[in-house]
Amino acid sequence: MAQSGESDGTIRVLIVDDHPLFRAGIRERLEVADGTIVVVGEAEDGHQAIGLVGSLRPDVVLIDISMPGMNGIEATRQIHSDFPDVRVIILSVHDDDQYVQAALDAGASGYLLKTIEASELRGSVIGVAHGDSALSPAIARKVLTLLSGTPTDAKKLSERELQVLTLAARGAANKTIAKELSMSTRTVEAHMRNIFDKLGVSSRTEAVTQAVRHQWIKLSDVD
Amino acid sequence: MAQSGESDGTIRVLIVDDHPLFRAGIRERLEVADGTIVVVGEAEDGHQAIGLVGSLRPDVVLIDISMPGMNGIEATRQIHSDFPDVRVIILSVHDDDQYVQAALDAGASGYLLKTIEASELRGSVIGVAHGDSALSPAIARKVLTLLSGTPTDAKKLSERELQVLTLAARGAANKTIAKELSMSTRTVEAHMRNIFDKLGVSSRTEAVTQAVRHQWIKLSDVD
DNA sequence: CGCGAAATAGGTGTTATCACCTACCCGCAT
DNA sequence: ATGCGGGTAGGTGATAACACCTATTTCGCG
Repeated sequence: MAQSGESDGTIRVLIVDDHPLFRAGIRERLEVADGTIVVVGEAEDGHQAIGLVGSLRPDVVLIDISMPGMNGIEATRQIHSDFPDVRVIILSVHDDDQYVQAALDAGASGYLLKTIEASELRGSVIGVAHGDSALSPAIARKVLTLLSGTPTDAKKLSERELQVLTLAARGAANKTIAKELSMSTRTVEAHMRNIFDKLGVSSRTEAVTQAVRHQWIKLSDVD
Repeated sequence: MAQSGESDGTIRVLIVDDHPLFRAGIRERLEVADGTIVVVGEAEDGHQAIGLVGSLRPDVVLIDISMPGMNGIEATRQIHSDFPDVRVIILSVHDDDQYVQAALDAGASGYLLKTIEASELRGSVIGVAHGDSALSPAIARKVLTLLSGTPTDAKKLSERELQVLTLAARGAANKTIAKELSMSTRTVEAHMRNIFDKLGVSSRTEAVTQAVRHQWIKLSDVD
């Protein structure tokens, strides 16, 4: 199971975060004397990350959730789909259920809070490179809860957001949704943005397919 | 079942077609001496049609399939959904399976070819206003075929179109789809347009939901 | 009583999507 | 052999969608 750079003992890491200072901080804390971990690159958004994963073939990708453009969860999904042997660890400030769920669904091997200690981070990276999973303690508890018959899905989206998403699923444009629900198009856009974030997607089409597949919305009167 | 203008014997008709000359021709052939049929309005696209149906409340809407903007099938779907007691007759030059299927799914009470005789057209309008259905002979045959275990769904979309739609359902943008399938974004757009026409929808979101619900595409590897 | 979450909405851009065209190539059927 | 559907692709323009901001109100929760 060690077919990439890991075979010679070094673990190749790609850091993805939109804050240069944060990337530098992580890099410093990872690259300690023994040379076990090598940071082979940095990316500042999801698109760049996917490109670099292709060219650099890191063993582990450390990625933030909230980034401009393509968010970390969506990027994780694509990395996991395009390069199944590349492990992804989410580095997040959020410990919300929905993010954890979405991140793990997207194929992440780890979900660490940014409050993690440097030594623990190194341990997690090494562990994940060898096939383990890494979860911050607070996250681990949530995951267990999620596994034991989770009603998280229902609470994921607010009532208003579900109404918006339902209409969107019928093909309604934001303008139409706005008229239907008596709100401005800007509010519809805001709801859509929040829905995207919660579901870990980056387009209305993705949001709608997820909703349809998980039956969060009633399609009964669509045809 | 006669709660609108029909109660006094006259049938109120709305004509929807993007060709003014065609509308005039239909109007002339409908409004004969006895005054049974009254053309209460004309619209030149789907959006206008929906608006006029709301304000004029016709008994019957005669609508063309191919129109700029919202096509006739999509307009039919919305009219049927918003005003269930308004009957819609599709007037089309196409006798393709997919259009017939989509039109009837959308809630049309009739599907007539534009080659129809004036007297038959009048008879169909009157019949539909009283609750009958109206199909051109060539169409009636197709409908019967469709009803007897139809494999139309599978044949609806071409192989290439299904590939495009599958990727679209995963939230891929046209640009992404283009790269994935090694074609230009213009070709992707062309495929999307054709898909919209065949399904009788007018946005990628609608196309995708239909595909997901009818399971035309494999979502298995989405999550 | 402040604090966060949800709902509302405006400002300002950049992209993506979609409509309507034309055009060429291919294979298949009339 | 001529047409026709499918796949390909370019031009042009309008509109929708989306990113990133800020800001207000309401409401429940420590």
